[in-house]
Amino acid sequence: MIDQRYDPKAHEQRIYQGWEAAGCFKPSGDTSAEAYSIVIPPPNVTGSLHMGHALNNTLQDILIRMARMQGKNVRWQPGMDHAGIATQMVVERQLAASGGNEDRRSLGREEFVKRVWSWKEESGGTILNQLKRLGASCDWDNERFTLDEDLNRAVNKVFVDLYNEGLIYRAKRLVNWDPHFQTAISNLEVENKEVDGHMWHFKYPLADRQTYTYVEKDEDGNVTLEETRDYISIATTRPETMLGDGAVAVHPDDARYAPIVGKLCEIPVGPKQHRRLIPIITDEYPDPDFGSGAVKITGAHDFNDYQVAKRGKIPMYSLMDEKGFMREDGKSYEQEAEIAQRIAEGNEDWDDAKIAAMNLVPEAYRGLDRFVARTAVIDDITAEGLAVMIPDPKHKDEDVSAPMVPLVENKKIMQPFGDRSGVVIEPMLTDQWFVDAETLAKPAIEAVRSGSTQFVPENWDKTYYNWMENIEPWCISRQLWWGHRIPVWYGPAGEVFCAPTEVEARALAGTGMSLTQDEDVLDTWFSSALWPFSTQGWPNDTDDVKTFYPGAVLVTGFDIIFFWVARMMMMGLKFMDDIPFKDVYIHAIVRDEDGKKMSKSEGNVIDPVDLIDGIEPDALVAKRTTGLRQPEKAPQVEKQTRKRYPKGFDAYGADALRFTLAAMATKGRDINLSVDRVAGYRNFGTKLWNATRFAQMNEAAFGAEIDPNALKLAVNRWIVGEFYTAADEVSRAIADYRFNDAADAVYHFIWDVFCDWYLELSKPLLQGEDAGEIKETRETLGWTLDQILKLLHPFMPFITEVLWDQTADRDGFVMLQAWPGDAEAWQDHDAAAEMGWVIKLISQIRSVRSDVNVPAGAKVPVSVIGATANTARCVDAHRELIMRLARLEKFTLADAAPAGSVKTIVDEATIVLEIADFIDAGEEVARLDKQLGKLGGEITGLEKRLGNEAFVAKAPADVVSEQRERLAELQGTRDKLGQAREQLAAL
RNA sequence: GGUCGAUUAGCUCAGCGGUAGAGCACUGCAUUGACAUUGCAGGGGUCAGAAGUUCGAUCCUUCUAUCGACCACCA
Repeated sequence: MIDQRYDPKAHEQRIYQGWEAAGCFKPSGDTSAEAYSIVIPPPNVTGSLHMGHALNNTLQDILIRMARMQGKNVRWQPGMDHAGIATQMVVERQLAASGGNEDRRSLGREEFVKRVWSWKEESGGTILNQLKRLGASCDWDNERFTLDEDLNRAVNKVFVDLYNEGLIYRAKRLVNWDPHFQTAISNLEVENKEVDGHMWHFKYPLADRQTYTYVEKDEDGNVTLEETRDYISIATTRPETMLGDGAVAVHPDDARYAPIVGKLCEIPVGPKQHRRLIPIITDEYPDPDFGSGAVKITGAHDFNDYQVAKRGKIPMYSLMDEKGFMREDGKSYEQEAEIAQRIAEGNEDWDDAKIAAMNLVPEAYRGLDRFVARTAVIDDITAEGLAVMIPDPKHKDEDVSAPMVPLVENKKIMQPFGDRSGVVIEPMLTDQWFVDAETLAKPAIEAVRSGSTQFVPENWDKTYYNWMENIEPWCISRQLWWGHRIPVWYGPAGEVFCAPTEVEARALAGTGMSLTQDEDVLDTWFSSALWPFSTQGWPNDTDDVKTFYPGAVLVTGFDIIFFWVARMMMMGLKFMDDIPFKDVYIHAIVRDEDGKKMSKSEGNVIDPVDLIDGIEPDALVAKRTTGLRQPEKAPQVEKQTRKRYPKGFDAYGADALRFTLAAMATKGRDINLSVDRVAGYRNFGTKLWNATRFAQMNEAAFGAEIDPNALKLAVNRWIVGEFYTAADEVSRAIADYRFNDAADAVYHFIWDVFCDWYLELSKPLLQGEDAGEIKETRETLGWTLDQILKLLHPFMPFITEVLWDQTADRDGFVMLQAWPGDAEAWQDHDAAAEMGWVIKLISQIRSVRSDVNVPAGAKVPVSVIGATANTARCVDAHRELIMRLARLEKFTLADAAPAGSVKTIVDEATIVLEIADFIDAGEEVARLDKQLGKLGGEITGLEKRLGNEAFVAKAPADVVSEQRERLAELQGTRDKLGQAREQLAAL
């Protein structure tokens, strides 16, 4: 006999180890079977399991476990991502925290990378153990790490091949630069956030104090402002970049500035005698209606300006070093400014290299942080009187005595931040490696258009197209140390040799040339993009590659469609000449119960492991109040946490968590995780556990084979049919990635059908006298529970395995049993109709009893009037059962009702409850009236519809006949109830 | 600005051209019978608003309102 209660803690880890030891997670190797593979989205080696992982991996495990039970040759490919920036950050922080004065640079590259590796060996991969706690049935024997040697070979081959095809190239471009990590990052790693910013307005004086008439007109062409000016007004949110201006641009149609286009103006910063003059040019980019309509062009520090500068051949001057400080190198400002001025005047030729080397930062600002420099520039310009002034807005409009103050607009501006570092990104002109993504994207777009790869839900394809069709070159080089080193070597004169290994690079270079390898590493996502085939042994032509590529499905969140999905599509099609997966299932993001994103810094995280193992309230509070972004909010977080989870979390177990996530995995974008639901599904596990105990107590024949056609009892034939209906629904739902429907179907079958009805209906049989009936029912009961354990297994692998193990002497794990949902559906419609009637009857009698408050212990006589032959047979066949479940004193057929009884209608028959003692005639009439009212409404609606000629003529015939039948049935019920009411009212 | 999505029971959410569903919460009854981590019964919804298509709209179309996500972005 199994224990009185199921304790997940006592079983889960033991069961998992049992599976692993028995090699259950390995592919079957059955080459005649269909292959089914999924690659795990490799979690960061630094990571720990959060609710998003729990959802993601639960869904994959459900798919994998079902496929495995279906006899497919299954591989769930596990592994981890080296996560370049994230991991380097962790180890750098450790160095900083260790108190010594060691840092990355003082250690040197080799030693630092060694430290990262040893950290990885020690504490990396926590998350994989957490995945095991969740029950993930990954093929651990084939675990991979994106920095593994063989994966590195794949990376190098891909790089070299793309380089040789011209699809990877090195170029000086404006890139997003992270001054904290001192590396370039791709535009996907930049987060644009709205922040409070300021816009300053400055006057750029015209060269030689020239003047012009500045005229503003309104929409009707009336002059609203006309004045003589010797300057052009410029607005900027980043005054420190003025030092690198190469021009001022106005729109070609902007009449205000037409008189001065082509003239020079002066940047009002720096030592007066050496200020630079820059040309006023025209370009389509400036919007005449925004600000002054004139834009300063700083090609080296702004992406829009970069485009204008390229179009207009405007020099681009880099102002900052890699840390985001104003440059200190190079010649004096005076010397550079002079050259720059000759260039601006067209008196000197220039080339990119010379321009890039020039330092146009005046000595006073050199070495300043860019934000400090900003303040200095503003102060200096304002002090000189070159800020645009307005009357102090604090004074009233007409107040002529109002002092003049500099115009500073406070406004929301979008600012780019590094998604890892959180610092403001600086566009910088640097040499980087790029992938020609546009070329690679074309087949990847086509693969989705043609349906070779399908997004589920399909509307995600729009997001995919949207990005892919406007894709920009992918910057893949990173100035980091942790990652795949770029397989490029340089000769002394800058000769480039791209080869998979240094040996091969030397062979290309010829003897005697000294080579140095490119210092940079590749974007982490470059190696992730190869994951579906690099993990299977590519570039070797292995059996695994042939068997497990392409995968069946990729399961992931929408947040990495661009980062990862799109890039796997591009690389897979390029190098494998085939899509990497047939379906892309995009699941929702898990949020807290209020729909807020779970975030450690907000203190609303629910750790999946805490739901599995349970956590005390104090520990939960402690966890949530550490690492808050605003530590002063700790009391508030504590209050909320204690209010919402006064008892912390029970140890619900992995099964309950998994089932919850599956049941909530609908097609929407968000899942608001509710702990109450986890508790509810834990109860579901308990319910199954107790049902199994009941079966054991009644000597259910677990492991029995049954032939449904040989079953004699309607109850047993009925439950077998119900099982197949449920199994079919579960199979179809999972195949369609409708995890919630699948979970609902199995839940409903087990609880509402099997436990609530079958177990109750089978009790009299199991505890009866007839040996044949007992045997058949014990077999059916055991068989059905066996099937239930299999059907539920992908959702709740642990409890089903425990029950499988403890109920019979089995010759294998439930996880390797044949999936029951593929069996040919067996149905007995007569038995279904018969039991359907019995269930309806019992429910109805119970309902009446409850409505009129018949004491639970009271047994009442009930008779059936107007039964058809079929119903009469049911009455006879199930009399004992019905009397027991509905608590009846007697249950007979009759011709007429005794006076003072209560009636209810089941199909064509009137059911008469002789409970006059318990009822008040007036109340009963009211009760019937209420029912009659409801019926009347429905009948009127149906009559109206059926009376509508257009409906009868145009609606499908089956709909019409269905509604006719329904109307007839309702009318019959109404008539019978009406009679009952009249009889009662007459008393 | 572009794209996608949401608005259904007190709460969290399914559903979807033809009788509105689940879980939790709520109400009444049941306590040593597999299970109170339970059972039985029940209350509760003009399916955001408006117009249209249709024999018929919660569902399709358009518009409006509110909320959200992603992408881009005006110096």
